[in-house]
Amino acid sequence: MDSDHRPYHHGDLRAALLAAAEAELAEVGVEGFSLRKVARRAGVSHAAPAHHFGDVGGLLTALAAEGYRRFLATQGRHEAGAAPDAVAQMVAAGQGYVAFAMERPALFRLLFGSSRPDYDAPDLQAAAGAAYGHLVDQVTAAGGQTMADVAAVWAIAHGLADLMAAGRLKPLAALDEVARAEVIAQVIRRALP
Amino acid sequence: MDSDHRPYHHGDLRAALLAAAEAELAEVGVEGFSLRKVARRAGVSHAAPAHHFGDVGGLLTALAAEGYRRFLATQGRHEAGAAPDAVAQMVAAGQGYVAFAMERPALFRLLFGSSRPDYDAPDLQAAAGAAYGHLVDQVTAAGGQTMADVAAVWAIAHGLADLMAAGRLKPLAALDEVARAEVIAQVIRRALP
DNA sequence: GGGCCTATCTTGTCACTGTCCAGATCAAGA
DNA sequence: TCTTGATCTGGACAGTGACAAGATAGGCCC
Repeated sequence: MDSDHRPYHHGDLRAALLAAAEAELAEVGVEGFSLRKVARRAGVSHAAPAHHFGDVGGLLTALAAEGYRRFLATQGRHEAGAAPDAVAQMVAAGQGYVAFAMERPALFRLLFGSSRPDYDAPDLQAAAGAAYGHLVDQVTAAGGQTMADVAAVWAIAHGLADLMAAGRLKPLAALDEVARAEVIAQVIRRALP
Repeated sequence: MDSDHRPYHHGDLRAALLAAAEAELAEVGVEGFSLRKVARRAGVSHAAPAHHFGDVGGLLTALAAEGYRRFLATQGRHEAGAAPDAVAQMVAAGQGYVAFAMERPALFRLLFGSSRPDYDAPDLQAAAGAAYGHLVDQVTAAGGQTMADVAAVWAIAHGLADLMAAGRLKPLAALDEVARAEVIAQVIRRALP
């Protein structure tokens, strides 16, 4: 048996494909995403992904579900480092929202700006729903009552995040991390009257 | 000469292709966009667009530049129907921002959520720059002074627009037009402290 | 008017992509 | 051991974007 023998069966190809897909997505974005390139990156034949994900949409759907879980985890990390009062927690979540978009712009666009994932898939629906539910909880805890309150907070956080991911808002991106966090906090606090 | 004679030369193929591209974009979105389908829709061979636009990116770049001009025109229409004071003008522009995204979600995504147009192209750069300049002018006229003020107004308008174009914010979409306009106005006014 | 010149458009081709299919390989239980 | 089912490969097909070569026609100079 030669040493560079690659076994016919991979072992955990599903996870390997997801990792390869995420790396590929970060490099070329949703619009340049290619199933065959992901397969090549994972060292596997072009038809291998089909058995685990069905088609491209299935792979992107699984990637998006994982992305929403990480999105929520990023918010959680920011909340853990903030003061315990409800407003500070909401502001921290918003900062996490924006930070996620800046760290992983391509993944952010898959989550919020692409129609390729299938949002009827239960896994993705649950993950996205959890993210939305967390937002509503925090706004209400911080004193928000009306639909306009939820919309305002979400719109500010999402608007900042999307503009940053798109590379607009250059002046804000040019600030160092703490100054930027302060501006973001200041802006988010305006969302509630 | 038979009556269904289609001349070899089109006359104004460039405009016809742009119109076909816009219709195609509205139907299938940026991610399903195909140059050959656009050519078929315009009744022309698959390689005809190349001479006018170079490649797909060129066509989408021209479409985006035209889109930014319309984006600004939509804002202008809303401003014309509003009170003349600076805050009302700014609010009206924000309402136009959101209205544009709701009326033409696919075009909106081409403008703000796609990397396929070439933003180094002078035409597109000028059109997008005009839109950004108009925003800054209005915020400063309405009393905004800091970068945070510009960011806040832009983020709120853009966040609302992007979430509406994505079909999120269902409760806001469910309102009738005047109620929705009032909520949007109320939210935008929060952007300035 | 006649003849070229250039822009415009078509046809044919190539590499690449997503999807489907038949077959090869392997793990595990009867 | 044999068989069953899951996993993976290789080949095929239609569709796509880009390129090249040729057909067509409008315009300009003589």
